[in-house]
Amino acid sequence: MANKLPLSDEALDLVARRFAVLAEPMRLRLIHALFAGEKNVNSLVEELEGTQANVSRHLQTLTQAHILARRKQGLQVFYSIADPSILKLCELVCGSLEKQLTKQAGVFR
Amino acid sequence: MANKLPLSDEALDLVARRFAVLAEPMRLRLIHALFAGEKNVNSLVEELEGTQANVSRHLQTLTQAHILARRKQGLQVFYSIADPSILKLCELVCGSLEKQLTKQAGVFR
DNA sequence: TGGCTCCATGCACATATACGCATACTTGCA
DNA sequence: TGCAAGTATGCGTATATGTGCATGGAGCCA
Repeated sequence: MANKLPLSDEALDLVARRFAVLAEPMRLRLIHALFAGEKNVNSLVEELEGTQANVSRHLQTLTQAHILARRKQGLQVFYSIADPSILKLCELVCGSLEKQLTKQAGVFR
Repeated sequence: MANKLPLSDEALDLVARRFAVLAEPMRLRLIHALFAGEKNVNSLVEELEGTQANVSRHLQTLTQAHILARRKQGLQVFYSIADPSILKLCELVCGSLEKQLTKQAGVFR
């Protein structure tokens, strides 16, 4: 584990890129849908109610970032979570946001 | 902790926004610099070799996201890390990236 | 081989935002 | 009160990227 900073500027650039990949709601929805297990493109298009082109593009972005894995089977292409740390990442952010909003809500008590 | 998904689309939008805040190298450099402790704007401008305007803007963005805290003292304004989970987040991403790159490097062995 | 299904991609457009420059604001001090 | 230091912000520009439309490829089957 790359604990105990400091980090070089180049390392921070890479980290920023990874965060950028996760900074799109549509991509988070895809990741979220895939937490339930491997799915093909059309399933995701229907489940998320997006256009086929857009879903395909985002899947490509996530795969290039090594967040998703791609498996071709006949006509269909199945995607799945390749980087399990994504789950912890989302949980961390959700926890932080929830705590923050709860604290803000407390102002009105 | 907001464990065990599923998450609503609105929640995912908020998560995406948080990731977007972290998706800029300059902001990560500011966060990184502040891991060492509270600093004022001019210190950060010199340390990161940025323009005062740009640094100030990014500090504002990070503060509005409740990632940094702002303390005014006389003429100077001191910023510090307000959300400790940021450290774990960065460690998670760094670890994931390192593992991923190491694995790719292994292809050439 | 022709046609169908599923997925990927080239192109154009709209939107978001990081940055530099100049300037306004705030606070302490002479 | 006037000035200087430290910080914030309005504005214009350049760049990046998400999206839809249309089309291109890949693989299965008759």
